[in-house]
Amino acid sequence: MADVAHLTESMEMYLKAIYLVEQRKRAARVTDIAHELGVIPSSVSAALRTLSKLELINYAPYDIVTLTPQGLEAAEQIMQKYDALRDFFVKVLGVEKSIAESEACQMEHRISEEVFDRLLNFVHYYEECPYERIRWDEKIGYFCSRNEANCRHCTIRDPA
Amino acid sequence: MADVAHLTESMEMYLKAIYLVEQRKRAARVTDIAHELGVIPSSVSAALRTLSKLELINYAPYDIVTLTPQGLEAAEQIMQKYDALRDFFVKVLGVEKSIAESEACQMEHRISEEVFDRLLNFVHYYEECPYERIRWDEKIGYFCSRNEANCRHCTIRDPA
DNA sequence: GCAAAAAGTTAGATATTTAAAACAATTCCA
DNA sequence: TGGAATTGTTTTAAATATCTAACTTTTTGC
Repeated sequence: MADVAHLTESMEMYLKAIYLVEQRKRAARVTDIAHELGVIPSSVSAALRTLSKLELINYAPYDIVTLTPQGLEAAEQIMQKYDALRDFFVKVLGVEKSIAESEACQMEHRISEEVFDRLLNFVHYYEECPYERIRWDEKIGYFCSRNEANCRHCTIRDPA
Repeated sequence: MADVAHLTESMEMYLKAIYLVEQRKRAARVTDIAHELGVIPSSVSAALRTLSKLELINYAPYDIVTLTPQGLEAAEQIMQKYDALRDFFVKVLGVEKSIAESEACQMEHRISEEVFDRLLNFVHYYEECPYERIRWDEKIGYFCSRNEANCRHCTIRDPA
C-alpha cells in the first residue's frame, strides 16, 4: 500500500486537482487536470502513471481518471489543510480571498497534522467567541472594539 | 543585479544557513553550512557557486563565505518570515518550540509580504492587548478565561 | 463509417537538487 | 617542515518535474 505521508508536493497538487474536477464532473480527463493546474497534457500523463502505481487513482492510458478510496482520503486531507489555511488568512488575518487562496495552495503541502489541528481549532474559537474583538481593518490594521481606557489599542475607535 | 524575489527555495535555505553561521562566527565554511543544513559538502559547493554568481555571497573556491549586502538583506527577509511564523505557532497556537521551528522553516519560503505583514501585526496585537483572553491549553485546547454566562467556551474554566 | 478535430501518449531535452566517489587543497601539529 | 587529517572540489549519477515535438488513439459530426 502506498504511503500517503510521503507524497511529493507535485503529486499532492495532482491529487487535489483530480478531486476538484471530480466535484464538478463524474470523472476527470487529462485535459481537465491540465487546465486546473496550468500544465500541459503530457505532464499530466506522467503524473497519472505515478499516482496509478501508488494506487491513488483508477487510471489506464486514454481512460478517464477517478480517485481510489486511498486517493480520496489523501485528497481530502490536503483539502482540509487548504481550507484551514485559507480560512485563517481570510477570517483572522483579513486577507483578500484570491490572495488567501493562492497562499493556502502553496502552504497546504507543508503544514503538519498538529499545526493544522490547532489552526482549525483556533479559527473556530476566534469566530465563535462573542467576547473576542480582535479584528482587522483595511486602514487601521488590527483593532480592538472594546474602547476601554488604559489600553492603547482601544484608543483606536472601532470603525464598524 | 540579482533578483532576490526569484530565489529558489533551496537557495533561500543556503542563504539562511550562512546567515545563522555568521551569527555565531565571523564567517562560514563549507562544512559549517553542510552541517547546518544536513547536506554533504559537495552540495554546498554547488550552491555557493550559484549564490556567488547572484552576488549574494562573497566566495571563492577554498575560501570562507560571507554575505554581501544584498545577500544579507535577502537573508534577513527570510529570517523575519521564519520568526513571524515560529512566533505565531508558539505564542498563538501553543505549538511546542521544536515543532514550531521545523514548521516555520518549511513555510518561510511560501509566505507573501502581505500575509507576513498581517501575521506580524496579529501576533503583536494578540500578545499586547490585555483584554483578549483566547489562550491554548494542552488538555482543553483553546479556552476563554472570561468565564461569563451565555458563552459556551467560557464554561471551560481557565486553568491558569 | 469515415475524415477531421480533439485528446492523450511517448520520447527526448532541460532544469533543479542532491549524493557518491575520487581527487585536490589546506590546515594542523609533532 | 612535512605528512596525516581535515576540508573542499569536481565529476558523475540519480530522482523529480516539466516542456517540446512527434505520434497515436478516441471522439465528433456529417
